Amino acid sequence: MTDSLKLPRFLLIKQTIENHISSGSWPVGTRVPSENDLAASFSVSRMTARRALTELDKEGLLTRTPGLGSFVAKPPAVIPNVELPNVVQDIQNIGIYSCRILTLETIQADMATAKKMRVEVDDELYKGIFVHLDSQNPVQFEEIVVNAKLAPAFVKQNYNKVTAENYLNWVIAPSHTEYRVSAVQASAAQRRELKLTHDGEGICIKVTKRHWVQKTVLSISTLINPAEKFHLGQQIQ
Amino acid sequence: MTDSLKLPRFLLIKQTIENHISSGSWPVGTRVPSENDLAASFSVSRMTARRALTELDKEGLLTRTPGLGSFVAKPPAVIPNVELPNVVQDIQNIGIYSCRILTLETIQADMATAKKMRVEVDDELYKGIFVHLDSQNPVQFEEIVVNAKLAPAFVKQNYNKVTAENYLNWVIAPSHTEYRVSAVQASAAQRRELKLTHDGEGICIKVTKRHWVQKTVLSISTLINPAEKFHLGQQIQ
DNA sequence: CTCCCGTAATTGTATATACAACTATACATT
DNA sequence: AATGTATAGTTGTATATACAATTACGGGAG
Repeated sequence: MTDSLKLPRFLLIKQTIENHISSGSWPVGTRVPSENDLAASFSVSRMTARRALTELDKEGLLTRTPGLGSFVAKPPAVIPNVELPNVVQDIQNIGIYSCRILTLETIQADMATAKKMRVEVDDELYKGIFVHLDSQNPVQFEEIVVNAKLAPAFVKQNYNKVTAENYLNWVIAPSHTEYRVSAVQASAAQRRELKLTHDGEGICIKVTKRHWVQKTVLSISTLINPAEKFHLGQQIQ
Repeated sequence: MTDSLKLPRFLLIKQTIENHISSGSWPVGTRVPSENDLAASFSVSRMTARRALTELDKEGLLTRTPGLGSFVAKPPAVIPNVELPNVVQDIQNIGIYSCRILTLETIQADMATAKKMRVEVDDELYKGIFVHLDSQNPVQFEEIVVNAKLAPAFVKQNYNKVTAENYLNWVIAPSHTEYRVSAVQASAAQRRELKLTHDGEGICIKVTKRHWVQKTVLSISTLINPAEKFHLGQQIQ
């Protein structure tokens, strides 16, 4: 016997339709049987057939319009997007992580920073500068500015095992994050800290993130990654 | 009067719950009223209250377990991913696009290329090198290698308005694409073509894509973008 | 021929009901 | 004290029904 005895009927209907679509026998634009048709052919009530169709609609496989019927939907265009790697987490998984704290202090917002952080000038902020190392080799330079009101305990935290950014994600989950990825030449200080001594080295990928909590800015962090050791997406070989 | 007369009741219930969640008055883990509770307090049938809860469940705002109840769900970890901009399309939308063809020829696969393209050595490939311009200003350097068997008409195409990549997307929709984003120093030829004459210029973001059609490689394209004009994600200001 | 209207078909909203499956708790038995 | 049982509450599945809103189509009036 099949497992049809335990399989809910609306799921059986869904799978039947999904199979017709994925096999190509119902190409895009095909009209699928109406709720009443399905109810009759599967010997279920209209509400059960309806559930199969509405769920397939919400999943994007069908488009339903009153008076017309249900139709196989055009699959969405593939949006090429790339995941941002979490360098520190990668090290903690497969390497030996440590962290050098260059700066961890309270500052007052200057005009440019106040604007980006959406606070008033002279408002209290925390500033941290870190170098993340894998087996004593520096791999990432991090600079972070935090809204002091939202994370009062920020400067008292121990950052040997937890990143500043991860600490904030734990304490205050950001509701939204903006990203910007660009390429820059490392500054003198960054070159020194990242040990980019050779000529020709120094090209870095800069990742800037602004974390929001509702309508206020929690933090802005800037990550500087030497291009030799850092990339987005898979290796192509 | 409000618009409550036209607003479906299940939507009213949904919005009420959403407001409790987004305002913070029902934090993560809070148990929300049961189907019967909602049915009673909103004077609707259980099925209507149920619809509100099940939809919020599928949208990820609630977690429902039989016998226990419905609870405010933990918001999903934000997956930091960035869209790859389509430079040519952006120019065509808001600028004046043109294209210089540096190379457009048939070649035979050498060992390294054959490996990446998943073809045999000496198999026929097409190679194209383009410079994309906005108002005569070069903004992107493109190099593409195409499997000749899959796109025999590739070299005969006119690439003044359509990118090589877009042409391939039209003729043969790739089923899967791999990406890699890194930062490099432009080569001498690239500096010349992109008019990166000043000292200090020359840092570029390199985007490599490999398009697959089922189990065969359709093309590998490499885009070189001057960092000054190119970034991923939004501007943060 | 054109416009208007009725009708059938389809999806959307809503109710009332029934039973199944699962969970935690309280209570009774051993 | 540990175990088993009954029960109430919750979500999951399913049915039968009613009416509303939208669409296409056909037929009749002008």
